[in-house]
Amino acid sequence: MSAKHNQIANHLITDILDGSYRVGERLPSERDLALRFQANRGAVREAMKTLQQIGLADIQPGGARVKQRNQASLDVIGHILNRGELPDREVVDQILVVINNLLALAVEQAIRVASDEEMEAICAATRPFYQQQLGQLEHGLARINLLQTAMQASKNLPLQLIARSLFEQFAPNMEPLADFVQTDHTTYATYAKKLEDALQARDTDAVRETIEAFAALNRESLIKAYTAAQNKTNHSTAQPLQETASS
Amino acid sequence: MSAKHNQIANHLITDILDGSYRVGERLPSERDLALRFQANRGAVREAMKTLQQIGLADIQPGGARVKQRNQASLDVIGHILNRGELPDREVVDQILVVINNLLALAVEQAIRVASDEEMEAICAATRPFYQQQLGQLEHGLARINLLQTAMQASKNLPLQLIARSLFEQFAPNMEPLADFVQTDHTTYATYAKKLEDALQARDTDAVRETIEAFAALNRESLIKAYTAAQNKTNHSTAQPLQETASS
DNA sequence: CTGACCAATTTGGCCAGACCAAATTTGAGG
DNA sequence: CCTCAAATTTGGTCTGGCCAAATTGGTCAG
Repeated sequence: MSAKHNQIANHLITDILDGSYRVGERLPSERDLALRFQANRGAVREAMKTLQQIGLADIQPGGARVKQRNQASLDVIGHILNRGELPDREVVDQILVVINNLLALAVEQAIRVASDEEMEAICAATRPFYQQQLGQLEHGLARINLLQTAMQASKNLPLQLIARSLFEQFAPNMEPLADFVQTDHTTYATYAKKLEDALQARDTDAVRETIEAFAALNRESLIKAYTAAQNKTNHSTAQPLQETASS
Repeated sequence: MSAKHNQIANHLITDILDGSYRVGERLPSERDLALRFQANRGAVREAMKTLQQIGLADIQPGGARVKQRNQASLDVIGHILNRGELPDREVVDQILVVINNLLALAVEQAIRVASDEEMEAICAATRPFYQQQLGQLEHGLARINLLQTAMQASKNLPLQLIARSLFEQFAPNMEPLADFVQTDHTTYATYAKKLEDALQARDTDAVRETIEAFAALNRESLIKAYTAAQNKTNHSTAQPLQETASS
């Protein structure tokens, strides 16, 4: 489906992430890779460029070397999440922490610099949570909308870019968990109302508090989703531990 | 100096950032660009790939189109800062806001998950500020060290990646301002001590407060540096207004 | 005149083979 | 064992070409 250089790049990325090439080690030469993937050197070359810009490889005349994961670009996150049937629980948790913090910062900045109309837009984005009866899907969309509105109102370009990059790598990889997420809409509604009040009062501390409450809520539902999903996959793929015998 | 495809990429990037190509517009074809830059299509191709991964262009069979700046990758920041004699004041300010927030989050997370040794490492990173008489350069290095130590102790991979990417694009572009920065070491020392106390008490709120104090301090010295630098450049390069007739 | 449809052209994706300069490896000489 | 130069490897670039997808422009029916 995808372009050939992307296939090659993805293959190499997963290889590196899986540890097939140790850090500091030299990657095979472009010519060797071209042979292995039955591709032209140009295609391999583009794949290597992808690796370089993701920050997984340092590529110089003489050879390309594998870099440490924690000195890569933010764009590795998507690939890290992409491995395995389910995304890495720990990394997902860490991402949620960061996103929530970024949201808090965005709102904080919005309170400082946004116009009344823009603040009203954020408030409007909180209302669906307690004014309407949202389905699971709409609830998710409403959360995304709140995030984006806040980011836009913050007028902080780096913040917008970070949030966007992070989210775009995060969201698609959460698909496998989507069916198992059970959000507590009632509690969510309560917090949403609190958030709107805090926003209208332009009370930074209250906002931060409320958003942290959201974070706790999200984290909780995430944990539940993980255990549910793991039970499911254990049933179907016969994973090591098989405690639950009920169908 | 740099590789040819990098030259081409940089040229195109600045063109796009300067608005030579409007958003949504089609970029010249690879063949045309190869002709214009007197380069091979392969080199242009790699440059285009850079644009794509920076998020400035959406490239498909049929043509490459310019994307909006705020839906680019975090990696544009460096290029945005790179234009002009001095980096854009507003963006720099925004970056400082974000970095400070990330630092606060890192420390907060460290308090939650880091071992005693790692917490001690952060504390140790605060001590040079009030135990030693630091020069301008050492002071900067100490700040970097504090940031990195906190990031490492947070054990939050996405956070580390963001901070790293942001900082690596930020730092080199602040060179033109370096000579004009006059940090208030005394006040810095006071806050550093406060920070260490808060760290040792594992008091999240106090930590956040102190780091915000740091932020205010940094912001202040930045504003001063800008006015100083702007005066300097006005003198030397004969900008539009030529009030000073001396020397 | 409008809109749908179809062919010609443009454009990106990929390929083959080649040369150069820098880095690495190798080997000879101290 | 160390040093340093030659040989090899490797990335960077080039020429020229073919293919498939997207765009474009013209045509024709309504």
